[in-house]
Amino acid sequence: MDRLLLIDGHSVAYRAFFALPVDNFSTTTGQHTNAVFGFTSMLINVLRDEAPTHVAVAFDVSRQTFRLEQYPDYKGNRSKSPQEFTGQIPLIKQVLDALHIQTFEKDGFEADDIIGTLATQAEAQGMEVLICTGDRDALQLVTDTTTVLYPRKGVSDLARMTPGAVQDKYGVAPVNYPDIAAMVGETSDNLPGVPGVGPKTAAKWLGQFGSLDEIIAKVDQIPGKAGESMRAHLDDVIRNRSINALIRDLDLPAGPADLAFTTEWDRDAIHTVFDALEFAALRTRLFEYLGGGDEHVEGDAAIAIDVSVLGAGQVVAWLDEHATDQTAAVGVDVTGVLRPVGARADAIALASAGGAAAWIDTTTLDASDDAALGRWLADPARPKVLHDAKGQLHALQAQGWTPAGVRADTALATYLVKPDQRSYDLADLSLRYLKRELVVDAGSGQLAFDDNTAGADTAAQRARAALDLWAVLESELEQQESLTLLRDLELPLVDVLARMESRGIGVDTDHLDTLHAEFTERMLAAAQGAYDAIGREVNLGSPKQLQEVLFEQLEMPKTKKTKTGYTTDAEALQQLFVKTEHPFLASLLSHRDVTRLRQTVEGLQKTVQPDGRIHTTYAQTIAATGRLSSADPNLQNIPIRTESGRRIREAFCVRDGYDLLLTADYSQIEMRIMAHLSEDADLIEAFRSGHDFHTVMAAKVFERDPSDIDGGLRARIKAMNYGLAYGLSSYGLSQQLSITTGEAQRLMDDYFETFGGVRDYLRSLVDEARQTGYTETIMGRRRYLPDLQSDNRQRREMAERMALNAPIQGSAADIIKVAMLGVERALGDAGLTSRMLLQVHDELVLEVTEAEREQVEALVREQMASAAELSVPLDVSVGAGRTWHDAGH
DNA sequence: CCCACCACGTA
DNA sequence: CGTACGTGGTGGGC
Repeated sequence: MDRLLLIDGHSVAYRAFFALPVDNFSTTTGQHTNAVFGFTSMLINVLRDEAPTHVAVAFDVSRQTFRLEQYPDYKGNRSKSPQEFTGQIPLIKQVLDALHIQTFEKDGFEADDIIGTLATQAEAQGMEVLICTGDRDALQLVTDTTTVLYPRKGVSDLARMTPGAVQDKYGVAPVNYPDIAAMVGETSDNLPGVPGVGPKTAAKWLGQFGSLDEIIAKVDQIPGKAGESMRAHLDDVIRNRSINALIRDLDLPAGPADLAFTTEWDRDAIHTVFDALEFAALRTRLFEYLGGGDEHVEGDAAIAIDVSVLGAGQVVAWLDEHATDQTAAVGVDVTGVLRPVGARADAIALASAGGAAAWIDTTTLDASDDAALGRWLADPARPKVLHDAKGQLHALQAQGWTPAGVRADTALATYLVKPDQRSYDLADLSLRYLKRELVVDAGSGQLAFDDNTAGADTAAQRARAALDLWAVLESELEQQESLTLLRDLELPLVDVLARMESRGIGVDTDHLDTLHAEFTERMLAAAQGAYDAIGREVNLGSPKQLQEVLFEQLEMPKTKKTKTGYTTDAEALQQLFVKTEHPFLASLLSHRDVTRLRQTVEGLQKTVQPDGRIHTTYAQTIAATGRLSSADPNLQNIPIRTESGRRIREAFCVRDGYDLLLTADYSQIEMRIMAHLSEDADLIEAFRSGHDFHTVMAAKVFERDPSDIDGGLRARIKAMNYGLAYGLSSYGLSQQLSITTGEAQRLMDDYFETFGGVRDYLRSLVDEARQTGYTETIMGRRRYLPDLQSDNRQRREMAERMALNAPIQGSAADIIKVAMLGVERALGDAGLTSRMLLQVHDELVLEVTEAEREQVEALVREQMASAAELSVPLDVSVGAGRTWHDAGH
């Protein structure tokens, strides 16, 4: 049967424009090509996967359409498309020309109308129709033979919107989609919907009344707030419905039958266009999928992975042939369960530098395979490259292997290049750096019929992508002089973190249960107290309901504004309590506190593993400053400030043959870094004096003897000291100390007059970052801050505070990471059984045996203190006890 | 069912 | 109107 593919050119290109970072897609002449690239990439995929016999692409001509005449605000919220985008549309048309794909556009109408018309004609002629667009209005065209391919995210993931899929997603048949849209509204077209009516309500009404016309006719019968709202906005709905109906009978210069698609292209034209766009990899893909090779294409961009699925007895030979070169790394990808507990490696994919790829099902290994693979994995002289190695290390270890020789982790490498990124997904990075798409599901090919090898192709592609990514990233890292940071710090740390995660920390579950019961009781009492005080029950966890109680029922003075109302945070409630002394507030505050504690306990209870321990997972590529983060559960935010909170720390305890928990933390490490980097003589002296730091600092600022510094003066300087590295403002300082901004400003002035070196240093940090574009820690970790150049004051000032903070927080992170490597190595070298369990930014937690206690304490002190050579000593304080609470100091 | 927002714990 | 995180609840509706 004939299949017509219709593409909404603008819509797809626009998606591509925002999905792909413009920085990574431009030609040597400066022409942006991200939209062209994304469009072409998607086009090739669809041509390959859907094999259409006929193809056309429709474009919008201008914004002037009949819809705009009807509704002057139509798409009125859209800012003018950026020039970087519009300039790419002619290039897309060139690509289409070269491929002999016909394009349509018609004055006064949108691409959607052209598509509606062609789809209608094609259906009448018995053709199957595929519509590729990011515009949901096209959903009204869906039938049993017409499918919309809707980009879900980016340009590589298309949702097939069949009648069933539309029904599932929107609860109505495709023909009724515009009815829903008319009621719900369409923000992207600036068509306001009925407030309070979402897709669910709209679908419900359609089900009840049968059609939009019936809903409108019987609108008076609709009950409730939503019904009222609907009546008030009926005109909008009627207008929306008339605007979102697509035209299906335009007069076009060609019909479906004229759009036959063949691969008999003008190859010279394709080369000319792709040369100009510098699309080497994409050209290769195009010829591979459609033309089957082309002698003019350079080979190195072509990645055809031929995976050998290794059966029993074949592993040894493959490794011998492809993985013995000590200078060429092998890409490795492990699939399975990649967690600290219950890990399992189901399969291992290998990609050799020579281009060979293998896939090994771990359950089919015979004894000699297993041994050979284990030897190869454990051999530090067989270099390996992985992406996000830690979880994979857990899996390999669970199979009894002890992997070594990891030369690079491409997730870590990318993190050092762009630490502000939130995710380092391999598929995204592959597209971005290699211009290569990772096919998620290799549904075709010789492997498809064999279920046991499902995923082999995908895994092999990942292994290869990691290997090839490393080649790109290694030179980037070299350029920014961060190779050492990766090789000597982050990479070795992966192993240490994996060990800490699998060790976990012992938990006294009985104690947790006791706390839970106690907190529950206190929570219920506080809730009752709050209800009694206002004479009714509300949800105390709902800021919205609390606002109603506080500001309407009790008519209390308004607090600071938030986006959606007035804050009910603890600080504001406390202030209200001082003003009103209303008992509701006291109960509410105590309810908040104890609910929070109860939640924390509950969260911990849920994560205790069968071994009676909690195993957190450390993230090494999340915090832009270089810190670690901890999740599932987060053990870096266990309460310590309040007495009740500290009792939760009593639940973390020694078990399983150890006698003590030992904590060791750096005191004032950030201020020490500041002293070192600023070279401020007075600050350095304050640390060398060995007396109470904040008191000495206060004595200097206020020009008094330390013995004349009272608690108030000390507190002021302490707040100053802590706030410095955050870019504290006089306003913020005044808030914290409950003083006027004038007083706060004077305090800051006095402080900086005394510590001029600190002031100069902080200024130079921002100045230098503005010039170079990035900040740097003592170990050369960079953070790029483009917003320092922003025209937007808020963004710029935010970036300035980040520029102040990043080198200081980041250097502290560097130092404790060095210390962790040192502690782990020293414990191992000394053959001790005591071991490191947790890191909490400036603190390490270990479990030790009584016999090793002194030795471990000395060793930890030594390693932590010598982790960096600063102009002031790195002071370490140590405590020990049966629980984390007792070990604190 | 997902997402934004609020609130709050740590360094 | 101070940096860096993760978690859990509510409430609204991409």
